[in-house]
Amino acid sequence: MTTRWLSPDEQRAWRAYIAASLLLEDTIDRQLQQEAGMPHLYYSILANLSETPERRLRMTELAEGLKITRPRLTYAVARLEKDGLVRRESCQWDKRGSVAVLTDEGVAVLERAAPGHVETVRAALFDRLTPEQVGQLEEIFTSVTAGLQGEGGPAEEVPWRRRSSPSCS
Amino acid sequence: MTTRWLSPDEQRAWRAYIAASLLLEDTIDRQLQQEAGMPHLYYSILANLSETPERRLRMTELAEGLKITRPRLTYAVARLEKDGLVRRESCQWDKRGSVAVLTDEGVAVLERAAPGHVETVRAALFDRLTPEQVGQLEEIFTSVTAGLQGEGGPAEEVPWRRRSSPSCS
DNA sequence: CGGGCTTGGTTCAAGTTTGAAGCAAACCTA
DNA sequence: TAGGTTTGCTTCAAACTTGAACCAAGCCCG
Repeated sequence: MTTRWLSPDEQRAWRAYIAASLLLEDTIDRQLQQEAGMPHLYYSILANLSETPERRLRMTELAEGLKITRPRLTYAVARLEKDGLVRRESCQWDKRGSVAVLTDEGVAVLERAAPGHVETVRAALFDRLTPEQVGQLEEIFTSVTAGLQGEGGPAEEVPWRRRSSPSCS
Repeated sequence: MTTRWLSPDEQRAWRAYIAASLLLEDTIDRQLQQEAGMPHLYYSILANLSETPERRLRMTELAEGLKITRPRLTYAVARLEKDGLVRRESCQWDKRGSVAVLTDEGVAVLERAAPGHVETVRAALFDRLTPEQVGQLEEIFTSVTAGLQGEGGPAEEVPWRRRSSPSCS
């Protein structure tokens, strides 16, 4: 079958997206590197942890939530642990497992970094969009995410989350 | 001044965007790595070169077009040169300058890789979007790009391009 | 129980990216 | 036209990412 090339409209959209996403990640990484000494991904790890009730998450669950590979997460958490922002505990119920826990210092760093980060995201993105465009953005990328991993299989259960006992330490 | 946090709508849009862009780049990188032995950026370098009349571009111009830093480009071109897909020539009119030239083999590799790449982009993105969404995508990200670099200053002139003489070799 | 398979996570080597220097050619400007 | 600044690009070390092993703990099934 002959290739279905991109239409001119699609070309333009694709190029606009590629260019902007590179610039955007660059901008955000640089800002966070400056003000928090870590790249965007590492900030996101802290942020994700901070949103759970116990500020802890299984490594795999964290990796899935962030859409990154496990080796990448292992490396990142090792660094954050060295900096004292995250602690690693092994999971009681599954001795293979390990759990990343946000430390108090991690919370502090996150809270210090958050305003600047949000400001950057606003300045680079949301301040330039109409409310309709915000909706469009969400729709488009939600659909893309669904396509790219929805096919891979739905979310599965995560052992420790179903306990409400104090910890997996 | 107190931080203007993201609204729930903005939160959702932002997260959708982050997740999807990670998955998308991952998908595309993996596909190109498999079928062409190079990541997306390297493919884009070849593609950019192939679109110029002489299949050549000054390093700086290439870096600006791709929205990447110069060291990054230097490294990437070095690799492509080692693989024989790109050749480096020094610019006659500006002895500091160097010019990346797409080789015939580079063209061949690019043409072999293009169909699979386009198919991946389609499957991951455009096949999931309505025509209106394609337009929205372009508008949103064109505006973001403008915001992130338009402020930095407009495009400047590039010496060799203004010549129509056969080469800068 | 006792093998095999799967799962959760880490480790390792190779490749890539980053930011700060470094270097040489061009461009002032007096 | 000499001296200082800018520009174009590369180099370097440190940080990060990738994919392929690897290892141990759970799981399955007889």
